[in-house]
Parts: sequence; structure tokens; C-alpha cells
Amino acid sequence: MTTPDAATSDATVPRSTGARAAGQRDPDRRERIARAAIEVVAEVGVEKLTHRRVAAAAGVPLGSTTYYFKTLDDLLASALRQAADDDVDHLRTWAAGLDAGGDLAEALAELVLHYLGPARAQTVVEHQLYIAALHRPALQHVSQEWDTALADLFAGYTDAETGRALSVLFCGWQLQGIVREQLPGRREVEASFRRLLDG
Amino acid sequence: MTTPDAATSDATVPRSTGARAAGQRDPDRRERIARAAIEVVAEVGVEKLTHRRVAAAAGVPLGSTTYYFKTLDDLLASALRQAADDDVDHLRTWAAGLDAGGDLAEALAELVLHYLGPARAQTVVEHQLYIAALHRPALQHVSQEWDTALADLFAGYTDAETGRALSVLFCGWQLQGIVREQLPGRREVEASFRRLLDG
DNA sequence: ACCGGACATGTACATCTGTACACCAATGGT
DNA sequence: ACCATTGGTGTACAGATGTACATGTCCGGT
Repeated sequence: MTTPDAATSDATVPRSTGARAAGQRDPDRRERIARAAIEVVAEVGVEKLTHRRVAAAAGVPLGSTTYYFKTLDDLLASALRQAADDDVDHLRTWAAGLDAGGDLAEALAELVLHYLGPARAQTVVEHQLYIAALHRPALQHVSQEWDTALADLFAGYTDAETGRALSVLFCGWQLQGIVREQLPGRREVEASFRRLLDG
Repeated sequence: MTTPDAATSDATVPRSTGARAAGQRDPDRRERIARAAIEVVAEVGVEKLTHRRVAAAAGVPLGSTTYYFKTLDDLLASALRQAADDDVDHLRTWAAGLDAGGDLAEALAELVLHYLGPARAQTVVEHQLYIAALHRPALQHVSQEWDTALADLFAGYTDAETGRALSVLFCGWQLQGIVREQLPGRREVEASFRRLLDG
């Protein structure tokens, strides 16, 4: 990220002959760029997302970013959609690995701590998506789908209304935990979920 | 907001004589500018916050914004601090007006709906603050204070841990409600709070 | 009456940004 | 063997932006 060497063109050197390795097909390029954009958002925030930064992070020239994404908003939207999809996938595999007889409150607490610890970057991006969607109608549908998926997933173990309540509490823990340097206690998180489940 | 007439200088007209009404003291200026910044954040988001936009919204020349706030980050930080303070004030008066024998779950549900309806702009700004703080250490302290105040307030009616849980659920409802066009049902919100309280 | 300093403003400027576009390279169909 | 199409890249450019600063204007102290 702190290496402004490659892909920071805009210089006026005519580059003697042709480009180095142009014309080679690279089918993953588009996705690589989108994923680099996610990385940038996680590290510096949406407000600092620029074509050039993404290009540097992806290791591609500036032109590539505008070739695959007509506009910056387009790039942002694709990146956040990608991030949301990845996240839902992750949640589904989590659910699949959840053993049926286990304690749901305990599992939820663990999940919260996972998202605030090892997967912190993912959580950060997810919340940036939420906020970005406030002023970008094209993204509202994406973030709504995300928390609907969350509620549906949780509802599978209880009922629709409880599922929604769990997802709300879950989001709350994520939001409050993400800004604090100290993580909430596992016991307390678990207890809060249990209260919703026992009600 | 859609009137880009005054204070959009940067033109090259030498403005015949001196400025119109310069030198006049205006003690509220600083605060007016900060409040205009809040307005801008609410309307277009943090990523579009610029000196010029704030100047236009506040009805002051560009120079004023850099006079009172050395840097843009400084302006943003002051604005968000201001917003958080206003919000805490609002919460305290809400608490003061809450009659002791009343139903807390009902009151909380009403509060949530208030923040998603009439006071939607305030909620939007509050969440932008949260997200902005992620990459701005100077702001982390502000957002932490805000949700601590929330938890303490709620704890006054129950106990510390319940207060925290209520604040988490409260934030969750705010976050999920802010992106949806349809508000959550009062009954459902109230029920979720009641579950936490009865646990 | 005078003056130092705070308030306030208009303007200049280097820099960054989004985006357009002309160009080059490979591929696949005929 | 040819060439149209698509993938890929470097560069240019107009506009927006943060910020500095010279200048003007008023107030309070002496």
C-alpha cells in the first residue's frame, strides 16, 4: 500500500517502444480489481477510494480500472456487492457447520467475536457499505439483501421474528465493537443473545 | 442547498472595491459553520464534504471555513463532535421526560421510531460519525463516549449490563432501519426490547 | 489619536481526481 | 494469410479541491 512505484503513471515519458506485456488475456482481472477496491475501502475508507489507489493495490495500470468499470461509482458498487456476497457465503458455511443440538447463543457470541477479531476487515467493509448505500440508491438493495439473509439464516433455528431480533442485536454488537479497541466480553454477548432466545 | 450563488468565488472578477461587509464580528460564525457541515454530511455524506460546499451551506465565503478550521479533518471532527453532543443532550431530555412508572420497552420503541422518522437526519450523521472514526483516531473517543452515554442512560432504569444490551439493540435497530425505506413495526421493536428486559 | 491584533475575505496555486481516447497486441473466424 | 473485434495500456486534460496568504476592517487598550 505504501509503495507508489508501479502503475502511478501520469508522467510525461513517452515510453520508448510499445508497452511491456500488453495484449495478454487475463480473465481474472476484473475480479482482482474489485477485490483490490475492497481492500482499499477496508484500509483507508470509502472517502479515499480512487482509481489510482485501486490500480496500485491491484498491481494494474490506471487504464485497466476505467476499462472494466466505467465510473467510480460503478467500481464501488461492484466491490461492495462482491464483499456482501462473500460475507453471505461465509455465513452460510458457518451455519452449515453449526451442529443442530448445539447452543445457539454460544455460537452467535463466537460469531460476533470472530467478526470483531480475525475478520475485522470484513466487518469494516460491510459497515462502509451500509453507510455508502445511504446516498446511493443502487446499493440500498444490496445492503438490505445482506441483513435479510442474516435474519433468514437465524430464523432457521427459531422463528421469523426472533431471527430478525437476533440479526438486529448481532448488527449492534458488530457496530459497537468495531470502534472500540477492547472487544466486548464473550460471556456478556452470549447472555444478551440468550435473553432474546429465552423471551 | 441547491443555490450555488453566494460564496462560490474562485472567479477572476476583481470585485470593484473592497468586500461588502467585512470586519464585522460574528461570534456565532464558528458554530454556524460546524452546523452547516453537519447538514452537508447528512445530505451528501462524508465523502463529499468539502470546504466550498460547507461555505455555500453556511452562507459564508470560502475563506471563513479555513479561518476557523485549519484543515478539513479538523472541520469534520468538530462537526461530528458537535452532532454527538447535540444527540446526547436530546437523549437526556428524553430521559428526563420519561415518567418513572411508565413502560420502558414501549418508550424505547418510540425512541427508535423517532430516530428513524422525524430525526432521521440526526441518525444518519451519527452513523457517519461511527464509520468516519474507523480511520480517524481523533474521533474514536467521541463515538465511544456517545454509546457509553447511551448505555449509562439506559442502565439508570435497570442495571449496567442490561443497559449495555439495550444500547446495543438500540443501535442495531437504528442501523437496520436507516437503510430500509420501510420502518420496522412498533410492536416488533417493542417486543424485542421487552425480551431483553424480562430475561 | 493611535496601533496591535483578531476577525474576515477574495484570490491564487499546486495537486489530485475522474474520465476520455488514441494506440498496441493478441485472438479467432474465414 | 488476413483482418475485425476485443483486451489492455499509457497519456492527456479539464475540473475540483485543500490550503496559503496578502489584504482589508474593526475593536480594545493606552
